[in-house]
Amino acid sequence: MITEVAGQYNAQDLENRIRQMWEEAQTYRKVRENRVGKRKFFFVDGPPYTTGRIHLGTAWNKVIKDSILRYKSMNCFDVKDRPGWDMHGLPIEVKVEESFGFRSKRDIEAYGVDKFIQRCKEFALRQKDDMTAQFKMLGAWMDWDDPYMTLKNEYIEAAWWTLKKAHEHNLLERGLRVVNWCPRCQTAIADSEVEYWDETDYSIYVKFPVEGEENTYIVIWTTTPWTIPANVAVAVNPTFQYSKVRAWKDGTAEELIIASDLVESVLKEGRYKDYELLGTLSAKEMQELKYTHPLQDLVPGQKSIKHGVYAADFVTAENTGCVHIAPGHGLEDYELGLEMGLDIFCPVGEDGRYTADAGERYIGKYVKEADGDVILDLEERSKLLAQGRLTHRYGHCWRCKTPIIFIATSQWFLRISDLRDKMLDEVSKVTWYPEWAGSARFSDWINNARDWCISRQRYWGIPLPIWTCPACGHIEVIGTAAELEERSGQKLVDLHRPEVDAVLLDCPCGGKMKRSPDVFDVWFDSAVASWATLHFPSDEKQFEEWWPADFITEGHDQTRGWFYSQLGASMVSFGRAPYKSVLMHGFTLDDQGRKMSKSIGNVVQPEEVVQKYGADILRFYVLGANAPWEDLHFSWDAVENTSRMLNIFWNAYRFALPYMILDKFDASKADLSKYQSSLRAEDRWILSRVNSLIEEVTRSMEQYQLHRIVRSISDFILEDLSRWYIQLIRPRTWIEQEDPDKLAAYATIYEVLVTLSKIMAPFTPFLSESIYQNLVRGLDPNAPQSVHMCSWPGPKKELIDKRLEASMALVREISEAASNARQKKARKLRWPVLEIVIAPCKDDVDLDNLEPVLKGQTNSKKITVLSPGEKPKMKLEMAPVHRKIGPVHKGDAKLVVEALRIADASKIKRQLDEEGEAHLSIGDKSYTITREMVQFSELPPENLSAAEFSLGFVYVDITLTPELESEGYSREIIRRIQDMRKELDLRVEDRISAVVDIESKPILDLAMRQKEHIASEVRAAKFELGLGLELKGKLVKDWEIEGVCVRIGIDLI
RNA sequence: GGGCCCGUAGCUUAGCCAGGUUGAGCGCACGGCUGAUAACCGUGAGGUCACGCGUUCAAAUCGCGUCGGGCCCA
Repeated sequence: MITEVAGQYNAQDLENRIRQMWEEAQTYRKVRENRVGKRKFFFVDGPPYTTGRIHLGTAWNKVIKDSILRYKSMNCFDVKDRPGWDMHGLPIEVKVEESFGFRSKRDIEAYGVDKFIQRCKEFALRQKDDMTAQFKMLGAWMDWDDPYMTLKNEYIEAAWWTLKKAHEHNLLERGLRVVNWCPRCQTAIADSEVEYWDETDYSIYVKFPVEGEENTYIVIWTTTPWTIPANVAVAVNPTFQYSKVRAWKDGTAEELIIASDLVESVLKEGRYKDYELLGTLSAKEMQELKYTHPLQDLVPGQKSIKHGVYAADFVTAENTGCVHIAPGHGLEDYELGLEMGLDIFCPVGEDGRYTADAGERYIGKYVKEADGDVILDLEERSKLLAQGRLTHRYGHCWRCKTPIIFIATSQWFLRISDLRDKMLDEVSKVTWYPEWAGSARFSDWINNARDWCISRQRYWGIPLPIWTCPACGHIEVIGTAAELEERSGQKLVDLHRPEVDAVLLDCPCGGKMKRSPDVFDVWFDSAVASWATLHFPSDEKQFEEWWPADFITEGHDQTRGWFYSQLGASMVSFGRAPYKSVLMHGFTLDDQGRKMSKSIGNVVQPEEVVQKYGADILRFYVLGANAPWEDLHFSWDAVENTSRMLNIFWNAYRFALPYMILDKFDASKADLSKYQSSLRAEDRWILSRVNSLIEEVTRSMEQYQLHRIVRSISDFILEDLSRWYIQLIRPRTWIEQEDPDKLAAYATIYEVLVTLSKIMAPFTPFLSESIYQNLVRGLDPNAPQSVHMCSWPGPKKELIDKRLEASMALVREISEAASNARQKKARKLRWPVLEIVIAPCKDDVDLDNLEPVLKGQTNSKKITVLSPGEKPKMKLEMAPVHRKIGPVHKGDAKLVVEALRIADASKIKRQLDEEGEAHLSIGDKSYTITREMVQFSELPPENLSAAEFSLGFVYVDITLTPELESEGYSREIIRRIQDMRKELDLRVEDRISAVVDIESKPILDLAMRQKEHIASEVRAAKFELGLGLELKGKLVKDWEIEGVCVRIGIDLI
């Protein structure tokens, strides 16, 4: 049984009901089981970090995933859809630290690492549960009962196994490197964890005294005075020329060495009054210089260092052209240092404070606060040439926002820079949506790939499974828990710190190997997701069956993140990309394109949208707002629009239900094949359109052009279904007998709605399910239990008729033009017109059996299609051209003009055409009229109103006849009675009695001709029409129709 | 400094890959429709398709450059 539905589309109620139904019937599980053994579609979920709240971007991300998975499932794929959770790492440590008011690692150690880990774990698990509920609310169907979690032993093993592989392939390396260092978190952080924003720093010019030359200095520039104590060299560009100048300031002179092109600007910075050029030095000559450190007396570590000048390509023609090199504090500095064999001097500890190597003056000072001291000390020693402030982009720890520093520390690296070419090759084999995400953006990132620092000096993470022997330096990487148990004889319940720290292994040399105390960079966790999610390495069978992933999709920030980390990890362990296709999507921004942030107060919670509008509306909105790979500018207005659109769909769905129920529409009547001979052209048209729609949606879906899908579906619903087809079939639904014409319309709209419920199922799963349950399951209890178990509908090609679609498009255009023309002459659509004339300019108008439709929609008695170029009979207008008449007829010009005004234009034209001139007689005089004295124009006659359409013009003949007027008045009366029925809240099938009193006799006579028609249209069993009638009934109203008072009384019988 | 993306009506955008009359929605004004009705439709006003140069019979679309915005990198 089909049942009637609520008046308004109430998404919340509907979604709650459907959610409950799915829950009770275990629908999700059944849908997936339904496809077991079919073609495999391995999707890997990029694990969201367990922050506790999903934001709009996360919601969008999961909606995209869910829509695609539902689509694949309908297309008979056995879908792997394990969701994931990224649960380790600094963000959670920072949150837990905050909750206890901890300020440093020392606080954590004092509290107890075991308890701290426990808190982190509890925190992550709680957040995961909260977020799961939010994802479910969006209708995201994934395996929520069995997600992969990075904190599970099994997952940790996947990371261990991968590192062991890297070690076996000789890609794991320990080394002193300059890394991004967060002094607060006291750990190395990855390039991808550095957040840049503007910061104002010192900008100083320092003079380094040249050895063996009196009062001579190399001038360098830096924004980090605190790195001066660690200076070991100066770099110059091998292609630059340098100058030695004598410069005067405050009555004294000194000799300065600066890149030639920059002398003027540097001296200006230093406020020198004057200077003279002493000579130039080539880069080669520069490299022969030695200098002494400007703070040599303060920094004892500097005593043993030889300071020289070296060539480096990275030196640019900015500032002084001489670059201060501190290999302990800069990436390029370090690399230069390595190349040139310089000391890697780093007098700064992990806490960001100077060590004893920096000397008494600086020891214990936090480097970012020591800038002032360094400047002061330089000034005291007359080594400061100038100082100022500079605003520039500076890196910060992405979690605690502390400015990062560069320090040289000992870390573990994956040597993936060696794999660069292979990675590029793999990237080109992956299918990217859009194409440039891979070929341009990602490839560019990989081209700049450096070795991956995977070690972090923290607690809450996957422990590095690297054991080293303090005695002989032997290294062993453990791949699984079982292997660890075998090697150590200890079985660990939990593989996290601190338990694992206590495990010692025997070294072949007889010593005891200890675990390297670091944990993994959290990016490494998710990097192994594609095999960890398959329970690899413990379950190799699943890996064989599923890996690599068919599809992943994430935001464009993941270019440097998960797309990359997965590729890196997969390259070291399997030598290939772990995914076959990638859809890169955008960011969610506010309606002005700004990032959503708490400080601006423009954050929109997905829950807020769901509560106001419903999950389907949020889903349909985010999918359709723009192309997936572009940033989404969230707009409440646009959500409102989406809501309105789906409400129209709801109304369209609801429209036919009462009639169908009334007519006991059942499975036997739903069979379209029975009505082949009764289908009208418009039925065949909408069936063609809906099948074309299937084609469009399928084609867009195969390219993940999600926005086009939403557009196609919306257009179909609004334009084809609601604004057109339903309008066309309304009269047929009012027929009261078992009429094949009516049943054909029912069967057609049924077919259309059921098809829509299927093709919308991936995108608006709740609404689709609800319609499907009513229309399909309501008639056939043996139909698949859920719309999501149905197969994706293939287009029925035999129903697609492009000619018919084109003709209907034309009919719509002509109807619009006709109503435009009516409006020009103020003739309402309710009033029929005699004729509509279609006059195409060039192309034939092919109405393809749609003339009745056009007649009905334009409310006209006759349709005439002219052949191209042909015009309806036009009225010729003629205007006198004064400046041509005047010179010829002089004093009589006025008379001539007047005569032309009343003359017969067509007669004049004929004379002109035939004889080249015309003659006008006024009184007894004759005047000659030449062609240039008049201007002709063709106008439609008074009774025709014209409007343009794409192929030409449409003319509406608005001549009134008594027949037309009679129909017009009757329709006016019908509409008002219908309005009153509505007011009394009557049901469609209710019968009424009606009395209509019309105060004007002529109009009454006109209406009288249609008495029977009016009575039947308004279902009046008793109907009186007259003048001076007594009005009775439950509802009596006075109306005014075309200036005439009409009083109507109706009552339910 | 480099890479990628974006720039179309007051706002949000479609069209761009595949060159051939820039199309919608919101808002505004006027009109219409009415058994889907707290809905809907039509018409109007509003576009140097960021700018410049080039390719072409033809450029919003392709190429080069400039400017502005975003993301990422250095």
